[in-house]
Amino acid sequence: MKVKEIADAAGVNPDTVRFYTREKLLQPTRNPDNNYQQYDTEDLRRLRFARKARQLGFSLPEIRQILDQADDHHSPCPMVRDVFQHRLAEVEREIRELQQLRKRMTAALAAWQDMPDGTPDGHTICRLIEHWDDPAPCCGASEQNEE
Amino acid sequence: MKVKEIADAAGVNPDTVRFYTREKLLQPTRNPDNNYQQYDTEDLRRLRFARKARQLGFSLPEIRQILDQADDHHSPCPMVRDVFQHRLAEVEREIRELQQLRKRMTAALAAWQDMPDGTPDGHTICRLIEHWDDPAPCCGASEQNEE
DNA sequence: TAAAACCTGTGAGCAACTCACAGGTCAAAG
DNA sequence: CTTTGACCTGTGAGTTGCTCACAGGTTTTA
Repeated sequence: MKVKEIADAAGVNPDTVRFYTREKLLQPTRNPDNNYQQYDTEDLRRLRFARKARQLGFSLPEIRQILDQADDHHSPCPMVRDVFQHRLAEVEREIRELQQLRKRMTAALAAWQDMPDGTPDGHTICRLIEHWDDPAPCCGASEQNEE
Repeated sequence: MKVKEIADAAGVNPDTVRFYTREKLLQPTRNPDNNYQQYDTEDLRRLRFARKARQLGFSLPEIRQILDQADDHHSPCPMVRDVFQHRLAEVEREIRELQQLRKRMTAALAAWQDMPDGTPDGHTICRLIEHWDDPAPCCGASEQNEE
């Protein structure tokens, strides 16, 4: 298979295939006639696997690790379970953060209902934002930035 | 004020101040003696404003736009409200997506409970992932990538 | 035979910072 | 008075996972 063929077969952008190849997730051979990349069904399997794993939240380094383990005939599954647990926890953290944000946003929006649109006067820029109460980080461990 | 002073006053990294200055969100003058940046209370106000706006989900280009409007003595508030609505909708979309993802992940995790750890056999890499059911995009408008 | 569609590698762009580097400046301590 | 240490300067690179642009080579189609 050539780049576009495998890309179409997996439903991804050809540039993604090239990128994954650069990143050593795929290891095509070469057509000696024209130097084109040649992908086989194993590559297609890896590509599809990688895409599924991405949808599940695995990073490319993690995917490469899994693929390498599989190449060495070790079962990657225990590692998959492990990384997966971590990802799940992180997703849940992200959800909580976004819900916090939404809460702050809707509260701000409600507060803005009955605030007039002021013209900046040298003291304030837009009081909608300036007079908005800080989220007041209740239990964060960090000081000035999170994550 | 010098960089570190205004940074401390706003609770941000000095590099962030330098970055915002590069990005023209802040326009300090120069101390002719030593070529140091000199920030005044107006810059501090802008910096604090920018940070609050960031917490509310505004992007830097949006913030710059707001600040520019304020500089021109137009009330940026209507624009703020408008952009804000869009951001809120997007945050809610992100939350929904992440919740979907979490659902899929917990389902996958449960399904994996009683699947054996297979050693890759040339046909599968890790059936935990390969045999995981696709998210089945129900109502998406895009084809192969979202957003 | 010429245009269209594909291939090649490399480098840049996205967002919003953060960090590293190399060298200049300044305040307090010795 | 000098030395140390903390600060300042600008610029460039790194983060993540692609995506796009470019310039040139190849293959297929009309």
